[in-house]
Amino acid sequence: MPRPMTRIQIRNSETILEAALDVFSAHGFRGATLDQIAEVAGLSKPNLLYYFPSKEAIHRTLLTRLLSTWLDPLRDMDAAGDPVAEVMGYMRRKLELSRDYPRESRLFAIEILQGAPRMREAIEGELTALVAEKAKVLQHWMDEGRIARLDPVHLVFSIWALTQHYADFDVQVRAVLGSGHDPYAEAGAFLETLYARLLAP
Amino acid sequence: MPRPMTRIQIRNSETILEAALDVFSAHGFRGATLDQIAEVAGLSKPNLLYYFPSKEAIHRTLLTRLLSTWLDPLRDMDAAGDPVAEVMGYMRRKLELSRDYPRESRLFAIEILQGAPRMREAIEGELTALVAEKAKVLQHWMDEGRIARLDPVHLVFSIWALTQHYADFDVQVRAVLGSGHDPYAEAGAFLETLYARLLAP
DNA sequence: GTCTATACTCTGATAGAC
DNA sequence: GTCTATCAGAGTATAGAC
Repeated sequence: MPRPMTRIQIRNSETILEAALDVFSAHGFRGATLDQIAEVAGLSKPNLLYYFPSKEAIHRTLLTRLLSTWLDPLRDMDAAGDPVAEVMGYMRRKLELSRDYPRESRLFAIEILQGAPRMREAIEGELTALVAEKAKVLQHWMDEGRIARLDPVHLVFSIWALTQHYADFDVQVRAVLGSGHDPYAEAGAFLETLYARLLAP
Repeated sequence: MPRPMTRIQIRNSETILEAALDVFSAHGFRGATLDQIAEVAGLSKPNLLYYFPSKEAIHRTLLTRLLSTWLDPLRDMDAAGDPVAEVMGYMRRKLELSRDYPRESRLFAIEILQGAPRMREAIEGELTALVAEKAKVLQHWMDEGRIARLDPVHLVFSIWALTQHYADFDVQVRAVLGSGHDPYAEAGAFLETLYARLLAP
């Protein structure tokens, strides 16, 4: 990654990252080509490599930015808040992320599916630590009898799985639902019911 | 796909498909190379192309085989059986598929994630039709008051999401759980509880 | 800073000997 | 049926003009 100084440099870097997100999330790292990214960005291929030293550097920059956005809603789950409302709120924010940032969700999914070759440290470090911290909070709520007793880590997994499914498997979801449906609205209602029943002490 | 005749032809075709499953599920279609597949299969690259006309043909053969295996458990959900037991049984068999065939799960996931370029017809035809059929069965059970009233299609989505997560995001699941865990055993217990609470009328 | 032209590597597929 | 050798095309990255 370069050190963007001027306005133009910042703007071009952002344009490249935006285009790269489009292409990487649709075709994976190997499936994406610099030609495609350059075309979407409206820049020449060598110009891309003026702003970033390599294809890999562009990809790595996207993943790094992504992770913090991805973990923010979990970070916001407040030990001092109402337990059911906090878990519900987390689920809701995570579903909104899937709805509003489906490309980011798919980029992340492809990376993990392929064994996280460019994210292992972040997964094993930052993400694992945050889940461990929040699992303690959940366990505490369960011990107080304020939410149902469940495996707290798998409870977090369930929220990830159920919300990300709508972004990652979007093609399948829309095919099965047919036209005239709003997948995310329906998912929201379904998941509210699911977690209301699951979490009740 | 060729028409295997002799024993050797059949055996070699199977060896190639087995190796291809390994490589495609780990790196995606574009990320996989014939060199890698040939090495895993213990055959030469031209020999691969003697048995299959192209890289794409190998991939397509894998996807075609996969889909029917993948849909079998849902097909087995019996309208005449006990509703809760049938849904639970479907969830359980789907989780077993994730545990026993994680490579197939990832192959399928990568394909859908990238917009199902080689599976669209199957998704829009066979899969959509089967879900529609089974959604009617679920709706009927709900109308009879034998399971809780929920959106039947999203109920199916939830089973897919929650079970496939353990195969597709295996790296992340194991990193977060740490060593000394059996992800599928824990998932089984968690999902039994989840669906018991969710389905109770 | 941005472009044209190009070097170099990888990869899918084919030719042809055995 | 299987191998060695090789072609043709795509793709990342660089050189060098402007």
